[in-house]
This record gives sequence, structure tokens and C-alpha cells, in this order.
Amino acid sequence: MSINRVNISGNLTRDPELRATASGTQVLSFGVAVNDRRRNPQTGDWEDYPNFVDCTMFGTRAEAVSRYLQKGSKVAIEGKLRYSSWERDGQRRSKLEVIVDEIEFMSRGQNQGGYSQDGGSSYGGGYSGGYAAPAAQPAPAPAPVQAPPAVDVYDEDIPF
Amino acid sequence: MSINRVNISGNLTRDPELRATASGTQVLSFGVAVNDRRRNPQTGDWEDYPNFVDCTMFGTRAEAVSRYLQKGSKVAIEGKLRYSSWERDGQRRSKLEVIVDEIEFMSRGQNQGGYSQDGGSSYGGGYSGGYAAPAAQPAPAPAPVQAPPAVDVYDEDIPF
Amino acid sequence: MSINRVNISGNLTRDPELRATASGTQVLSFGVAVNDRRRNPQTGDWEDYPNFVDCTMFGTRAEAVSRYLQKGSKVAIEGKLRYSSWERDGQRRSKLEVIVDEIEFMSRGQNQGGYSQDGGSSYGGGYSGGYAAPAAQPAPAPAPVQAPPAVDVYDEDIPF
Amino acid sequence: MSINRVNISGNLTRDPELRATASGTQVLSFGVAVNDRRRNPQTGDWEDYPNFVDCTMFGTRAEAVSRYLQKGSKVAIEGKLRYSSWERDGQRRSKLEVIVDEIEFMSRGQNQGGYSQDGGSSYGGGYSGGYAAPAAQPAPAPAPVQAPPAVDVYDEDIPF
DNA sequence: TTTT
DNA sequence: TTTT
Repeated sequence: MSINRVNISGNLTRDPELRATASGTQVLSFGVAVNDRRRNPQTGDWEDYPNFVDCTMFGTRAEAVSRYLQKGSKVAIEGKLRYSSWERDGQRRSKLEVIVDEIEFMSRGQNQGGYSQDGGSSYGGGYSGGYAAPAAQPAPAPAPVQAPPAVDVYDEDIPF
Repeated sequence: MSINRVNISGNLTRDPELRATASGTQVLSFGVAVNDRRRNPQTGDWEDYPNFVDCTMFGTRAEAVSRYLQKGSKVAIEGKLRYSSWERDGQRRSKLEVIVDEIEFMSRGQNQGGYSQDGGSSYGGGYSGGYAAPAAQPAPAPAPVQAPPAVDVYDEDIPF
Repeated sequence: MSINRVNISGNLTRDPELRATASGTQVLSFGVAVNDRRRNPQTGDWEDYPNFVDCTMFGTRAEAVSRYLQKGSKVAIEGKLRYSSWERDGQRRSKLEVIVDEIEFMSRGQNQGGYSQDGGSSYGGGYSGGYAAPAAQPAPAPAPVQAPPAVDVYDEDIPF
Repeated sequence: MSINRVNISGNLTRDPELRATASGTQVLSFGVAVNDRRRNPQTGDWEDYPNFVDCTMFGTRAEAVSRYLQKGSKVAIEGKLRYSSWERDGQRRSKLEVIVDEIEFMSRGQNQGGYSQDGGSSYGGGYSGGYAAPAAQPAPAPAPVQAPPAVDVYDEDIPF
């Protein structure tokens, strides 16, 4: 009954892969980049140092979740550390990964459009709950628009 | 040297309030509703049971963060539990709240528009990083749009 | 599917209470003091500021766990925040507590040895595993003994 | 501004190693075995499956902490995941480890007293606080004593 | 092997 | 490379 708890947030580094064990358990694998915002000592600029974390999710939710994730999706994850080791070419190898207990969708992922707006309504197609349209269900093409003003934030030296 | 760690996600239940202590430290207060998705035993429907958590954030980041938050904003928070007690009308009162160490923006909140799109580009003005336009900086009114198809998810009995 | 996670460590502020719901579910209640070690601005001494956290544990483990806990026991706990509210004397009251998912025993509790000494050794009696004899299995009264040499630590200004 | 949080408990798999960077920062390295208690599907017995986690701690506390730890010591740790990668023999290698923010001592470790007795008490020497005598300050050999009754716990099928 |  |  050790304590073994991980909470991370970040972006998928690749599309998730879904497979099944011999006994039929669904297994979803994906990588998450958990960024550390640090100032580069040379340039003085804020930079993201990624921590690449392999994640695995089991069970019926694995299949369901897989439809909402793709490379670039932002997620918050709760899970446990799991160590495994094996031998390759006479060399001992090991890895530490995260077994996912909970996952929350923080973006609607690539190509999922839909951040659409109703003229003036308070919540334009707002994203407000951890749910998202399946990646497979494309939204109608939205109108052109500029990139979000994230730069402002850097200008203000606020590296949350 | 105790362990004291909280990780929660949820939506602001009210606009945040910014004040300062006598010594000038900024203090930001807000409430977060952390929903438990449970099936209603009566109806069999999935329902959200809210856990209302008071949050307090100190320091220079408090002021910066305040500009990105409003009622309804979705956030992920990391912090510590803090207990306080006082007397009112001869009655002992106490509360448990969360002192915020980290906060991540998961939505662009109410009235922050801006999820604008570039016709066909992969990421329509997407929200992709925990940054958002200040609430005080209104976006031009966007075109009307349907609500997101969150219902699909319920239809499939997937209560993440 | 919000994130809702708490990890704390501390000492029981009272003996745990075990009861059962109408439907027979076991419910264990106890308080935990999670100490913040801070320097007193007046005296400059390290002092413990307690955060009193109410904890509740459900299910068959509740009964099992109850036998290992008593006032003073040190524990590490993993759980979730749960909010509840009610009315008393026409006044709205609410509380935030921790629903326990995991508990780890960090001490053998009160009356179970009492900082006793073997002639001269600095610390009579190791503790090394997270398990302990049930509180219900009383140990013979130990001999009086001095306080533990925790002072050494303070002498070195190490306030973990 | 990502969330990156780890809470684990377990035993040191080796004595910690203290070194310093070129710039003089202290660095403490140690391994922690975080056990999963699972039933062996073959035998039906409860068994510990270890997750080996490398931990690194920086700064002045690293040196202080090193004196309280040794192989076998039980600790609770709070920290962050950190990824690093390098090349060896033309092969890309990487690792995921935990950067320690907080550490709490849960045992007095191996060779630090050893279940010694004060005349008659069952368990000589309580442990109640997260502090311990430095490893460097050896205790006189304690009297023989029975093993702790951890077996009781297994007998009752309670695998906390 | 890598995301924003 | 491994702890209890």
C-alpha cells in the first residue's frame, strides 16, 4: 500500500495506439510532452523544456478515449508510475511510464475546428467540460482568423 | 516536512477577487467547482456533483492570473490544503481551502471570444497552451455557431 | 471527469470512529493534523502550524484500518476532496473533507512503545514497514523515557 | 505552466550518493522501490511488485537529507518528473526520474536501532515524527527481539 | 521516437 | 543496479 501518484498535463507527442492483450484487454499507448517553462540562461528567453512521458491506459475506457486524442491534443492525466525492465541484445533495459487512471481533455485536438462563435453570446462554442467531438467527426470549415495573442503573455514576463 | 498536495480541475464559480494585504502582497480569491460525475441512482442519468473548493493565490502572479480568469473559466490547479479558524457570533468557525501553487488555464472563459478560425487550417485559432487573451481585451464578435456535440459522449455512456 | 486528488501526511488528532450506513457500508472518520513547518516571525523559532483535515474512509477496509489507528498515529493519505453542505439553526454550513483512497501507516501509534530506550541507544526501536500491531493488542506499559532527540535536527536548522 | 507532480512512498534501494555540480550545487541521488501489492495469480499470495524510481534532490537540503538516509530507509517523496536523454555507443538512451521537492522520513532505516526494547515493552521505541538520528551516529547493538507481527495482516487478507 |  |  505504497503511495504512487502522478498528475501531469501536456500535449500528445504522437497519435495514440490502441491494441489488445491476448486476453482481450484494451491497451492505449501515447506519449505526453510535459513542458517546463524555464528561462534560457544564454538568451534570457522563456523556453519550453519538454519532459517526454509514456502513458498507458487499460480497459474499456481506453478504446473510448482513443477517439478523442491525437498528436497535439492537450490532456491532464492522473495515474501511477510503473517500472518495467527487459533484455535486448544482451543489455538490460528499463523504463518508467505512467499508467493512466484519469484523463481530461484540455483541447479539442488538431483538425477538430469548432471553436466557433455565436454572434455575441457569452460563450462562443465554448469548451467547458472535458468533452470534445470525436476526431473522426469533422467540423465545418471556420472563417479565417489571426493566431491567438499568446505573445502578449511573454511580453509581460509571466511564465506561468 | 509533511506532505500536503492537492491537484484539482474545475470551473470558477465566480469572478476572482483581487486584493492586497497590509504589507502589499497581492491576494487572489476564487471558487472552483470540481465535478464528480456519478450516475443518479434514481434516474440512472449521469450527473455532476460539484465539490466547491475555495482557492487563494498569493504574490505577483496573483495579479497577472486574475486577468485571465472569470466565472466559468476552467482551470487545473496545484496547491496545498490550508486550514483556518475564527470566531463569529460566539461560534467557532473553520474552513479548509487550497493555496494555489500552479494554475493552468483550460478554457478561455466566458466572453473571451477569439476561437477564431483560418479557413481550413489545421488549428483554427486553437487554444493550445494554457495562455489566453485577458478578459479585459474583448474579441470581435464571432459568427454564430452550434453548441458543441458533447451530448454524443453521454449517448455512448462514457462518463470520463 | 475532473481531476480531484489529495496527498497528505500527518498525525491523527483523535481516535478514529467507525460506524455503518443504513445500507451497511462501513464508514471510518478521523482527523489529521498536517503540519506546516514555518519560522515564527517573532521568535525566529521553527514552529508547526497545523492544518486540520477531516478524513473519511468507506468500505471493508475502513474496519480493518480502524484497528491500526489511534490518536497520534502518523499516516500518509491519498484521497479526494469532498464538499458537503447542510443547514443548522437556519444557517448554511459546509465543509470540505478528504475521502480516503489509500492510507499508509507511518507510526505504530500512541501507547505502542513510547520512545522507550534500550540502555543508551539513541533511538530504541526501529520502525520500518508501514505495518503495525493492532491498537487493540495492547503492549505492556513501557518504562518512562526522555523525549526523542528530535532537537538535534532543529539544532542544525533543518526544517524539512 | 504544466502540471507536473509526483507523490510516492517506498524504500531506498541503495545508499544515497552525494556529489556537487561544477558550480557547487549539491546533488543527492538515490533509488526508491515503490511497491505494488498484488495477488500472484498463480499462488494466490500477496506479493510486492517493485517500481524502481530514481530520485534526485538538489540544493543545501540535499546534503542535510543525505545524513538521514541509507539503503532500506522508508520515505515519502513529493517531486516532479524529469526526462533526460543522451547517446551511448551510438544508441539513444533516455530516462525518466523524479526531482525531489519534499522528503519525509518514514523509518529509521536499516541498522539504526533494530526493534530494540526497553525492559518489557513490546516494541522498544516509538517512531512518531519523521525525524531520525543521523545514520552516521550509530546506536549500540540492541537486544534480540521478535519480528513485528506483520504476518497478522496477511492472515487477514488485508493488503493495504 | 517526440508536443504546444 | 535494486528495497521492505
